Amino acid sequence: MKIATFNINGVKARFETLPRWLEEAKPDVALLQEIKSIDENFPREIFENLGYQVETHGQKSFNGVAILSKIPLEDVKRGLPGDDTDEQARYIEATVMAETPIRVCGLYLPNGNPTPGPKYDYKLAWMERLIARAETLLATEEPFLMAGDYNVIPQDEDATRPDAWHSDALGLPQSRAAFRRLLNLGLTEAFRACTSNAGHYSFWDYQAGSWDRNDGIRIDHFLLSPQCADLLLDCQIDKEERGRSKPSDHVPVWVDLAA
DNA sequence: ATGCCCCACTCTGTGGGA
Repeated sequence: MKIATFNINGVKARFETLPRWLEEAKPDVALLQEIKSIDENFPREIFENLGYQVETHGQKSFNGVAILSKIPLEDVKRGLPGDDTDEQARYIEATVMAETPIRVCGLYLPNGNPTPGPKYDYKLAWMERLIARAETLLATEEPFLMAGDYNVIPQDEDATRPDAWHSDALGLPQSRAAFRRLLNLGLTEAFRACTSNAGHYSFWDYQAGSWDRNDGIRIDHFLLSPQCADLLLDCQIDKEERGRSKPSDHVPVWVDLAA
């Protein structure tokens, strides 16, 4: 089973790019971030016609996450627990009813800039809530994964210019420490379980010719529970998507699971 | 160099992204 994550930077702007990628990459499940659409305006028919069940958690203009699945989804939950006042649509969960059912959590972790400030405080608090959610799911001992745009550069080898990010919300020691605490619960970072060398990125800024200069960062991640990591066959980044027409600034990342 | 480019929703400029 192939499960992908893709920050699409606006579903309306990706009217051609997204269906074309789905037809080529053929993921069984796609976790989408930054749909930038309310649920009512999400073009669900396009994806239903490609054989996907569509579950969205959107809001006006910003953020918004969705799950597309060719395998039936059950028990869809919208929003990250832990703060009833949080109105930003950044989290969605569902169980993929494969032969081995997998709980999938799609997330769009806050950027956190500028730092320090309230936006960075919100990021760190959001990460605490994600850690708490992971602890709850780990207690079930069922296979699950948390995937999406983490807005965290885990280590220096995950950036072309690591020094440029050391005082940025994506690369600050505190951001990296919170990401490590999530891993240290017992989660496996799928890409690093499959690939050890530097120079692999999932985001290139639209500005300053970042793609042409290969000035990238790796911020889109798959974290697998122990029972899910046992099923891991492969994890890859679809880098070439960044060079095609009307690209998002992120590219898809996917895992292949024996499920 | 708080800008470069792209997106959404328009008070066709502004706020947000990373």
